[in-house]
Amino acid sequence: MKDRYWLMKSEPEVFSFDDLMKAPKRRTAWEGVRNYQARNLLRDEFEPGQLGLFYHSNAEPTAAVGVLRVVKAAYADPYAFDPKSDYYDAAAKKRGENPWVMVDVEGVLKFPTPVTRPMLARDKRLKDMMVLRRGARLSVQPVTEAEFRVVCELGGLDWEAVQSA
DNA sequence: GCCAACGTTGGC
DNA sequence: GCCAACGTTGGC
Repeated sequence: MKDRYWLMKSEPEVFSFDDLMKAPKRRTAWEGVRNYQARNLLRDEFEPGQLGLFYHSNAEPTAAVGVLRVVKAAYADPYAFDPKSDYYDAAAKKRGENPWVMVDVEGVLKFPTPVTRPMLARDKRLKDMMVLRRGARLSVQPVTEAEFRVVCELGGLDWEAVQSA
């Protein structure tokens, strides 16, 4: 497995970290990514075993709230072809080709302290973090190992605990 | 609720 | 292929 770390955004009104922890086996499919850059990351870079930050966007507070793990590599996102879904892609269906993929993730640990956006922004070690850049709308983002460790620390989880979870 | 940033669409 | 218009994201 390639050692990579991710940040995955979700609006808690739609799907929160607690929802993930309550799901059967703490697992869910990460459906609905409809951006090609994010799609490429899911399809080409995501591997089972990799860890990520679960980030609440459009939220009060906006924060990294827990750690997740990729448990299944990318496969076709069936919601793209489902007219009843919010993530329906009529044009793709018409073409008969589904460009969209999803991965499965599982909840690992919730941060004892949610790492709010101001906390992230205040920490010098995170100054290059993509999510902090203006207009960084990508819903699936790469995070460096150093950044990932810092966020875990700020959230009150030590590295050992995350590693062994 | 506002609006800046970004991605996509579509007219030419 | 350019680029203006539009829709969406998401912080504030």
